[in-house]
Amino acid sequence: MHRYSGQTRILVAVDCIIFGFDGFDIKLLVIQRGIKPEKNKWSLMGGFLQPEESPEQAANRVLKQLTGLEGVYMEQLQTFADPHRDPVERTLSIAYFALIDIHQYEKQISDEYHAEWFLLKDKPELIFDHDEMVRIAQKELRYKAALHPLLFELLPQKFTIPQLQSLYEGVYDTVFDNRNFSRKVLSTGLLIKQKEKDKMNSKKGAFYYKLDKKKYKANFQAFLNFIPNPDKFLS
Amino acid sequence: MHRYSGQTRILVAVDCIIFGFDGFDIKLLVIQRGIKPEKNKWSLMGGFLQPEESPEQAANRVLKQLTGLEGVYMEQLQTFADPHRDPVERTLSIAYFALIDIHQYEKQISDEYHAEWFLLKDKPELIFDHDEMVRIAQKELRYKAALHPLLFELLPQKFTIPQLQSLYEGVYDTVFDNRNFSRKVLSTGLLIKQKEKDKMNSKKGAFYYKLDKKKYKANFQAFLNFIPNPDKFLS
DNA sequence: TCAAAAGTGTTCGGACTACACCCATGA
DNA sequence: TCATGGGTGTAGTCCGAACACTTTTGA
Repeated sequence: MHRYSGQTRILVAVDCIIFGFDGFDIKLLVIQRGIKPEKNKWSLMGGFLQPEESPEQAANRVLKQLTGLEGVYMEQLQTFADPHRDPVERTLSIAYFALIDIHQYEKQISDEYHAEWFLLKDKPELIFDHDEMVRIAQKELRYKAALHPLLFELLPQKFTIPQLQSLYEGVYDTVFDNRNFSRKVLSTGLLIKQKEKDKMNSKKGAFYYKLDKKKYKANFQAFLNFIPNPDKFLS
Repeated sequence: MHRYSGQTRILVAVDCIIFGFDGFDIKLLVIQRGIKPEKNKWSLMGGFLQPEESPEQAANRVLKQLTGLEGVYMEQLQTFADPHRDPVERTLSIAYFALIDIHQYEKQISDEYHAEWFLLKDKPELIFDHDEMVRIAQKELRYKAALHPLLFELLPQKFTIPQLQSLYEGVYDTVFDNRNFSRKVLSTGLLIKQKEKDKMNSKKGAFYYKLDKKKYKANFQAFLNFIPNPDKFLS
């Protein structure tokens, strides 16, 4: 086999920043690390890149191991490759961030990894540079969700507009005017109104909506404006 | 030395997508590859990641080797890691894109790498997945420049508003209304008017401007709106 | 004097914000 | 009947797009 000579090869991993939404707050899924070093400390779910595997495949494999879910929204965030980020041996990590409907996950409990959801704001300290990964992922989430209809990935099939608003308010840690919010969302034409109402959260009840998948895909790249004054939240 | 056992290590490279602007068109700097395979074919400038080097350092080293320039705008684009992207041996590439003032470069001619600027629209075919890298970098450039005052990195210290407009028109391959464009740019407050005019390109002459570096840094993350109807160009 | 590019003024329409107000319903 | 959250209506403001028009100057 031909090889490039005289060069150092490096261990490569993927790590997943997994966000979920429980109807009230944004949460992060982390595990208790099973291997040394830092055994039993909190960590992102990850794994080593295998010889015949693309990093996307690796990230999906890792996500499926932990949650049982496939076909989840996921994108490459950034590669972290500081020479000393892992004390055992130089390891490069390609970080991915994933958005999942937390209720889907709950059906698939696998306790093998001692996984736990934490409120994003009081997550434990993570090993290595995983805290930085989460920080950058959160920033990217805010950035992208301000422009693209990304956050629907975190909701169940049927959801109400007040739920959607809570989600946005969680991501941006603020409150929006509910009257303007619902109009703005509906004006995108991405939502299909259902006949039933959710009566859990109010007496009047709020109509359920479903996402119009076709329009969603077609318009995903379009610039929307879900949040007022994006400058305020993204700088 | 401790190591993670039973895992494969992979060769890691960085590749730089280097954009420049000559006053009329957007250009890409590529080299004629000096090593096998694909010797003498066109390629992005790149290099292997060294043992004690971060990928940012590697990208800056590679850029300096080729252009002699330091302190250039550069950001991590994406990591390409398909198992078969390099036929010799599995090689992961962390791609960076850089924006340089092409006239700065011309002062620093180093012919060691057989480098050449090509118009972006008629660049030669590149080796491996470098064409895809360029395509993604171009998309990212369009995306980011629509929101942030990025393209100033491509201009010399003193420039005119019509020059700036040509640059934007090159990036988006379109034409803008010059009257609205200049007002929009000036309204950002990022430009400082100079006393001299550029008389090369018109009889009346256009005033030179300099970038207000402080405001530029402070406002970089702010959402601006340099181009009308961004939807049209970014989907 | 005329052509050509730079730049200013003006108008129009649409989008966004703020907020008054109405609706539906369980307790 | 009243408190609570869901949702519609509307007025004011701002901003971007379009485009008529003025300015400057070399040929």
